[in-house]
Amino acid sequence: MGVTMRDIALRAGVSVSTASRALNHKGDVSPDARARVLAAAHDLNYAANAHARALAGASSHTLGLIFINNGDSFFARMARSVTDVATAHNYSIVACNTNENPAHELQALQTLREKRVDGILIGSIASGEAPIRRLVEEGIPFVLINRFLDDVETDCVYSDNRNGAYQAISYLCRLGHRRIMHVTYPDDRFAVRERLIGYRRALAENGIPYDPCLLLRTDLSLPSLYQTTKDALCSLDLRPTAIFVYNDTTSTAVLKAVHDAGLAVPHDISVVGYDNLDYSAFLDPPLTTVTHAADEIGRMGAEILFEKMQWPQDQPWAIRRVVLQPELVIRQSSEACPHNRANQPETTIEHDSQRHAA
Amino acid sequence: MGVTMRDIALRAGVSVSTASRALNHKGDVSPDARARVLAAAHDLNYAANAHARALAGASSHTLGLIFINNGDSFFARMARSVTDVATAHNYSIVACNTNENPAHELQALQTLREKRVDGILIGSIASGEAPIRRLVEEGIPFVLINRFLDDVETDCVYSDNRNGAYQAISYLCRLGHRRIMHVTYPDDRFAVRERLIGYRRALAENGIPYDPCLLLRTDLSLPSLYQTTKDALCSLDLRPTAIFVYNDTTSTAVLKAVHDAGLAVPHDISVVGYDNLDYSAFLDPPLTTVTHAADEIGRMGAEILFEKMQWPQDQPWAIRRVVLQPELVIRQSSEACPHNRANQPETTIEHDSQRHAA
DNA sequence: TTGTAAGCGTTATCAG
DNA sequence: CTGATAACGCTTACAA
Repeated sequence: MGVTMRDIALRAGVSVSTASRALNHKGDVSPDARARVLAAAHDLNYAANAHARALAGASSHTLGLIFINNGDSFFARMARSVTDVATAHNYSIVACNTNENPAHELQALQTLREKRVDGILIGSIASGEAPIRRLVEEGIPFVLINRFLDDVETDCVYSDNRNGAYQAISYLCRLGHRRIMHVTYPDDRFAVRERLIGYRRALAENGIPYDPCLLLRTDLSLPSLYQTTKDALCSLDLRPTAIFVYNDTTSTAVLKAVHDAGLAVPHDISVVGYDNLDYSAFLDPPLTTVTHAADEIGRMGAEILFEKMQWPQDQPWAIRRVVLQPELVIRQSSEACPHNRANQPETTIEHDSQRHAA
Repeated sequence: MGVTMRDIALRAGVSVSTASRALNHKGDVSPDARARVLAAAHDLNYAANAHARALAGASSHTLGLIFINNGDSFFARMARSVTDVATAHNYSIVACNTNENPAHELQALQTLREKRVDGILIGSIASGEAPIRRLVEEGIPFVLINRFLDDVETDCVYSDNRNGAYQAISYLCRLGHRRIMHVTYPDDRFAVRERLIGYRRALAENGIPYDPCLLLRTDLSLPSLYQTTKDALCSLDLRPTAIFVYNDTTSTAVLKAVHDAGLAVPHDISVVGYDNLDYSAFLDPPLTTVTHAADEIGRMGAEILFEKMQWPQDQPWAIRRVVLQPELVIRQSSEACPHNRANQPETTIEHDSQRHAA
């Protein structure tokens, strides 16, 4: 069952090869024959068998996409821009999810090899460098998105999480804050590690010793993050005057935790998030945060991958390493440290409340 | 290039058919031969060619997934649960995005036909019923997720948006509200139409005439939604006492609009959202909203699809139509209508602030 | 410009 | 239990 090229060749009164040429706009086919073939294909509601096509030598016209969590809104936005670029190139996407599980990741890689995808966008590295190196050996084009590897020279597109965190903390230091809490997740997340590095570097540069008590690790649910933060605020003998939160979503819980601990943002405690989500400008107070473009990462990753796939085999390909710089967006959730307010006039700080509400 | 089954058969000293049987755990193969084949496959880092496999008669082990916007967080969560179910069945997902564009949708459908996917999960109907009917004719199993068609009997899993809106509005009416604004999007979104139906039905049942002035349509960006809402609140001669917003994300902008119009939530205006996102319980004030499970829709849709795909051809398949009922989650963003506060003691209303902050 | 024929890498049927 | 051998539906030399 299923209509094949034979059927349409028969109906059009031509051979299979002519039909193939006509359908693929390849080679010379008389306008007349082409018209008959196209008509037949249309009449029969023909859908070329992609498997046969790929097997016979054509490319699979498919990209693999591997994410640690395609349900996450940041990854979803990357997925979307990747999909858009792929669609524009007439490619389709095989989407895999690893849940940061090394076994799933290896399985995904194997599936994509079996499907003979033309290239892979990798947004998950749970099993270390080995699988990546194998990809290089096998000559399967790929681009790392939203992450990079220190010890493997690969194409990658990512946002500089270290610098984003660094900017946030430096800004808080300029406001006079010295006790800056960091509310974040366990270390197995790539971005968690990176932002922590930026956090510590900025502290160091400002002569602030790193205090492990101010590093709050929680699991990935808002309720427990809320509770952990509130408990910490109530129990610490030396309260922080600022909190740098892993991202904007979790900042909502932190804002409420501060509030419910009887403190005011930003008067008692400044809060800075990360991601600059759509709604962050509309929180109460509007959230100071770090902006970095998920769409850009996805789009550029996909575009570089296509470039690489189309690169002539005999030409040397120069590794592309794109680092997008995040930007601090200052809103009303942060202000000068209460202890220094006299020394540090608020007017030195540019506010940006209307940037997204205009 | 690429190691084939021939290579591993050669290395294992067996025929290709024996190799195939060993690799697929099909038919009887001597333990000895199987071991040699498996070892060879491992040594050579073999990846079976999925295209050859599909062409030779095996299924493609692939599902199609069509969404209007895979960057949207609600769809992303559906995608995730779909992916998880598929992975558990050892299936992979070809993800398509239509942007509600009929042409893209038809293209996606065609691509999936060409790829000979075993089934399709459809979360986009922009081109009407015709393509769906064709799918039925062609015998390609599919399940509609997050939507349904009135005039075609198809399997589908969706959340009852009408009822969700109905519950929200009925609740507001019980609180004495009679001027209830609905802030929403243009009508081309399926869920927009459905929720509007529920809104109007609840008004009608409570003897409240539908007032077009209270229906606010905006585009999909938060800043313009914010502005539109604020302008409306400032210009309407008869202000609403409650606002039912299309979803929680947009509710953030509405909360700020109310606030910036010099009004208080819920004292002057009650606000009710839709979706019950993670952070909705942490907004200020915590948002009354309607909860409906994206994960459930995705999971059940995928499971029904697998059931259908495995259904014996000769047995009749009874259409499955799963309607998930949303639930109202009452928090602090809503309270009795200011005009009736004397008649309607607040104590009759159950609050649920801790439900997600516990 | 067109047709013939040889693969592509599997699976499946059928003898041995 | 094993091995030829014929599909599967298409692309692509090559020949006409």
